[in-house]
Amino acid sequence: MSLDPRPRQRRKETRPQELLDAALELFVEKGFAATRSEEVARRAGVSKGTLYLYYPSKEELFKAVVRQKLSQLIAEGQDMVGSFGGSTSDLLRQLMHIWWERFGNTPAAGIHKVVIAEVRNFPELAQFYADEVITPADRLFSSTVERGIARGEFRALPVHDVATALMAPMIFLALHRHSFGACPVHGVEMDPMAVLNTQLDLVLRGLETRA
Amino acid sequence: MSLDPRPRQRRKETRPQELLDAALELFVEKGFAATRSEEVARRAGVSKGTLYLYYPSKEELFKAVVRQKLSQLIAEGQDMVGSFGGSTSDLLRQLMHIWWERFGNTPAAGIHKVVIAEVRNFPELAQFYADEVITPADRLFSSTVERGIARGEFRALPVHDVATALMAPMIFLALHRHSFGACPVHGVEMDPMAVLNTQLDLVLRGLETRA
Amino acid sequence: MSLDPRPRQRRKETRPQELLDAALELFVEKGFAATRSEEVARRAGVSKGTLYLYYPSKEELFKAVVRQKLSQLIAEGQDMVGSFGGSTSDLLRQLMHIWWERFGNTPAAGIHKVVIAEVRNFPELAQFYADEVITPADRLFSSTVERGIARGEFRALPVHDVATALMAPMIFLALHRHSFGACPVHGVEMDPMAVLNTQLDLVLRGLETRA
Amino acid sequence: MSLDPRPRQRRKETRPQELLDAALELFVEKGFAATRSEEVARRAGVSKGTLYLYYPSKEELFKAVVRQKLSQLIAEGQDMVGSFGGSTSDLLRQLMHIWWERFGNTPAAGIHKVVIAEVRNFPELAQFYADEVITPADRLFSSTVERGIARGEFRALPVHDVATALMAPMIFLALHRHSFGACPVHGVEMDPMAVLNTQLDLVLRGLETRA
DNA sequence: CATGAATGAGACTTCATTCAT
DNA sequence: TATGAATGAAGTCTCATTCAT
Repeated sequence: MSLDPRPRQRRKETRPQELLDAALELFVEKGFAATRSEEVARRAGVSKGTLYLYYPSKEELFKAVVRQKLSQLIAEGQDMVGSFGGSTSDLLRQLMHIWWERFGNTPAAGIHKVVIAEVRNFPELAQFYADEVITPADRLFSSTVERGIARGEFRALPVHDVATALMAPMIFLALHRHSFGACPVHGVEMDPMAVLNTQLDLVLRGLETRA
Repeated sequence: MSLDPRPRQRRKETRPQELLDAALELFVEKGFAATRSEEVARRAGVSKGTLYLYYPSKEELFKAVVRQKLSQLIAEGQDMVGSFGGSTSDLLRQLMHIWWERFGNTPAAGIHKVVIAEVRNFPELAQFYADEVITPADRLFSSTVERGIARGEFRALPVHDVATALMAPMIFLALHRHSFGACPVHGVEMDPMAVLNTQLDLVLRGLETRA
Repeated sequence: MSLDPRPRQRRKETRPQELLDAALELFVEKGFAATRSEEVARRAGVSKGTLYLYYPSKEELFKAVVRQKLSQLIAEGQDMVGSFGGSTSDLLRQLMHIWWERFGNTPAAGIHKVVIAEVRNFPELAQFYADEVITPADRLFSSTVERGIARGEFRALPVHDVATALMAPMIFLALHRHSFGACPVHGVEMDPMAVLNTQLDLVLRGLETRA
Repeated sequence: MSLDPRPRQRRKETRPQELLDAALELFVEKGFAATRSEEVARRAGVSKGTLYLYYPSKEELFKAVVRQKLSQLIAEGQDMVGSFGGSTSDLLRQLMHIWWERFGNTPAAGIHKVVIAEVRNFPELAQFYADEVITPADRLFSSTVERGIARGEFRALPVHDVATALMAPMIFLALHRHSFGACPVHGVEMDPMAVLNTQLDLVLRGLETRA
């Protein structure tokens, strides 16, 4: 009965990556609930059943995407902070550029949009994402601010609040990029790097201990 | 047999308001797609059919919520800016407090979360929301920054980027409040007013023309 | 878009009965797992969605069938035993005839087949059916045997074992009727009433205290 | 690299047996439709593909199980009846004990449960099982009853009905063992041998020609 | 002979919307 | 106006069977 014309390809090695890539794209595009597992499969070039061979549920697929696309990235950032030699202002500037290049400007950032929108409907994902992404990211920026204070470069302000204020615009821009930025809408254009530079200049001026 | 103490006549007039309130709550809680029209109706104390008597589709209901809950608010902010007498730093501080009290800290802010998450699935809502909310909000902050520059209080920086940098943390916090803030998740607590004050202090220090 | 030609019938009162009847037929015919909820609906003349309006899941539908078709029947049998005036041998004969007419020879008996076959796959149904049907049926026959012994009509044998021996052929025949009896198979015909009469004669002869 | 101590050659010959054993267990446990072919394979220690190498479909696998586990058994019973020397009452008692030990109390009896439950969904199996199991089993008991009548030990009752009445409780108990008996359910315990002895005593008393 | 990756029909259940009353 | 019964498209996940290796 099966007239399937194309040869079934057997590629256990590369399948997970292809599925993860397709899933990322679609989750970002449609959101978690609105992404149909069949479409993930089709976009990865396999059948519905194959997807479930690798990931037992849509929720697990999502977690796998988070792990591969986000967790890793943050760990790398943390490494950079540990080994950086220059001033903390420069470190923050560099952190921000890298962040934008490797995260804000890639599909990965769209995941955050999805999580923000749908955690309340999928409580299990909430703690997972908090542990896997939010807490580590927080630590990354907090430890950087602490470094600045410890080295006498920054004023002694509440570390966590400053860290949040630093991250906020980056996340805001990433969200924007994956919502309105992806729609053909007039009047909402913005230049992310310009905004980020402007805001970092402002904040650094505010942070630095005056001569 | 009718034990309902509320006179029937009075009800009719308040129906739309009750429906809008219920819809706002639920859209914020669940998102647009995940909100079931039946639950909106039930929470407003009417039947499913009645909801459709007032709003011909879920999408129209959503637009009505936006119009009533957001557009108005921004207009009021614009009025305040026009009539404010003090320094622009004080104006921004006041703007921020009011914004948090009347928007960031109310369900209304949750709507933004919903829009960010689902615009791409409901393209018609994109332009509507951009025109109705984003552009006016932008104008509100841009004009305030311009005022500061015009009065010599602020340095002459790119107005629009500064405005975005000012709004970003507020929006970030509002989104957070309606996503992780509403989940029983550990490790992601933050004090919005402290963050906002910290960030505004930093930015104002960076904005002000040095003596 | 809906071209539905037939007028939607609104019959909240009679729907549950129609659904229960259709469900009984199909469960008996196909078994629990193999019965598709859509077919239950179709056979009751409604759409798939309507079924779920009345019963929230296939499992609940099944329980409702059991309650309506079995539990009631056993209760009526119990009443009869309580008010019967004649000899216990006659009571058993009557019980058996009624049982066959009102249960063994009706679709209701097929339910037992289904339960026997599928309890192990649906553990929740096991206790439900044990409490709702098996235990009461046991009580019905045990109390009758006890009556015979108490009145000196029967020898003092282990009550519960005798009760089981009495029920066994009835149940066996009912199962047979709904499995092979419903298939066009040669060589397995049997006349239930003849078997039951033969077996009851044998057992009563064995039970009775010899003159 | 191969740590498998079993020589490969030996395996090949025992494969079918291992598959049949695994299939029996699972069919009894889950039923025919609910048994997944992959699990049969896994329990037999081979891959899914290998199963299909030996049996072209689940249905053929099932038939093979019936042939090996049931047909043989009945043939042996028939032999015993032919060569038995004592009274027919003793023969029946012995038959019953052997039946319970070698069939009722083994997984094989569970097959009958499966067939009863699912014949209607797999019509081809109906005639197969009738020819292979039901008719021979019937003959086994009928011929025994005939022997008793021919030797003047039993009253001249309808042979086939008596045979059915004799088998019924055994089958009933076997079914029970593999359904409720396998579930952790309260209130449905019974002692099979006690029931069988009780019923056989009753029936033999009824069968025997009074002195 | 043996493997296990791949397929896709099919099952249960949800929910926006309609419409008879 | 108001109700809520009814519809049916759509979505997640399962599993018998096939086939490239």
